[in-house]
Amino acid sequence: MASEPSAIAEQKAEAVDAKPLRADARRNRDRLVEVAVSVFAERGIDGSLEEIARRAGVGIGTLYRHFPTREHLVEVVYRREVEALCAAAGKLAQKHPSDVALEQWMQRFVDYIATKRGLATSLRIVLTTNSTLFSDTFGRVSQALRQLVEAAVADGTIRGDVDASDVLHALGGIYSAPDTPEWRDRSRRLVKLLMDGLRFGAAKAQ
Amino acid sequence: MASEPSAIAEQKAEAVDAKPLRADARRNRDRLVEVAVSVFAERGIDGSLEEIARRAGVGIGTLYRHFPTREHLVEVVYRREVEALCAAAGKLAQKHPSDVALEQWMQRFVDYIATKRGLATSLRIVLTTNSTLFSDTFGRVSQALRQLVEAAVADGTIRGDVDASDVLHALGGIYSAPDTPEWRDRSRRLVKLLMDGLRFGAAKAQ
DNA sequence: GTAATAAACGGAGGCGCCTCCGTTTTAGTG
DNA sequence: CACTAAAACGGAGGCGCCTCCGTTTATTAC
Repeated sequence: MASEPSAIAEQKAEAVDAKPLRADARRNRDRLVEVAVSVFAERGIDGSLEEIARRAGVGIGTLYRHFPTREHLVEVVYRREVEALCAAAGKLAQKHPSDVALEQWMQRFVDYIATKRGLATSLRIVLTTNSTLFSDTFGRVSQALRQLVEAAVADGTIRGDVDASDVLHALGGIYSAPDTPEWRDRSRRLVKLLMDGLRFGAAKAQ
Repeated sequence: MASEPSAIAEQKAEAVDAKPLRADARRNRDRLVEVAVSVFAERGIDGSLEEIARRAGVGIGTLYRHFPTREHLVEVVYRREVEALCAAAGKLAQKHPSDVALEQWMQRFVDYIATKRGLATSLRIVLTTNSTLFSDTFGRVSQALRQLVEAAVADGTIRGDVDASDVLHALGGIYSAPDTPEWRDRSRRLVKLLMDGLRFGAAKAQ
């Protein structure tokens, strides 16, 4: 246990129930996910898998060995993004006053949803087919939000008569709103408006 | 009304808002739909469009001209089947006592749903994307059922304290039940059970 | 180091999707 | 009929999907 090489620390989230990959396999797999993130971002969820393999510098066979179906790959990419979004909550909380952290996180939430619009149809299929994925996501996002809301309530920067689910409910409108050109601006304004409401209550109480 | 060639009677439902097709075009289109019914039945909703064109004896280009996307073709086939299902209600009502007609129609409904199982995922996409299709279908099926139920209630072969939506609700379980091997038998028994319940009430009242 | 073996690689090949456009057929018109 | 314009046809071609299997590479044992 003494002199373990530091690489070990990096991947532990995935270490569940899977035997360790050979070095080249792990490298390629990571590479593929990395590239898939960009390709899906650029071309949408229907982006070509062959392009992903090409850009990652591996054969198409390798891609398919790691991710037997498109959905597998999509799921991994998706989970990764949700992960990043949730991890951002902790970091924002450290660097900013709690109300600002909440606001910035919600703005980031908007950005995140933005990348998902348009893909909605295909993504919905994946989410309906794989309901574990859906509930996992929902749970993680809720938890990140709860953390921020509770901190802000605790130190009085936002009003105390709301909880995380109220805020999540309010954000629901962002997700379900139609996909117009103004969507993004409208959503950013909605977040500000929501924050004003949350802060107002706090000011009043003080 | 006198000496019309009988072919005329067949296609009128589609005559809305579309200019008449050239003879060859109409022939090919009909052919394609015909073949698509079998191919979708045999291979599922993901059956090859090229096979459909091939079997219909037309080029793939012709198929795409008539049905720009797979969904278009699926929709036409689907509507046609719903149509047939609903039309069966009238015919059964003429040939059988009203309670028997109802029962037989419900069994046919089971058969119909059976062909849709497994395709569920792809079909659900089409139905979600095209909500008009969904509500049209729902409306037509409900109406067919209502016709049968009301007739049976009217002549006392089933109890009078239920209406079509109660029965439809009961049939809902058939649609949403998981896709096990026993599904079909279970569903047929469910229909019988339901009919017993409906008849029992009538007997009691008499 | 070398050998052996299991793991991983990668791309050819077969199939389906869909578009594009040169060729054929139909429906009018004189 | 003959002619013409519009409509319809059809399939080649380019691309993506996915599988299969001969080749390469990492790891383990000596």
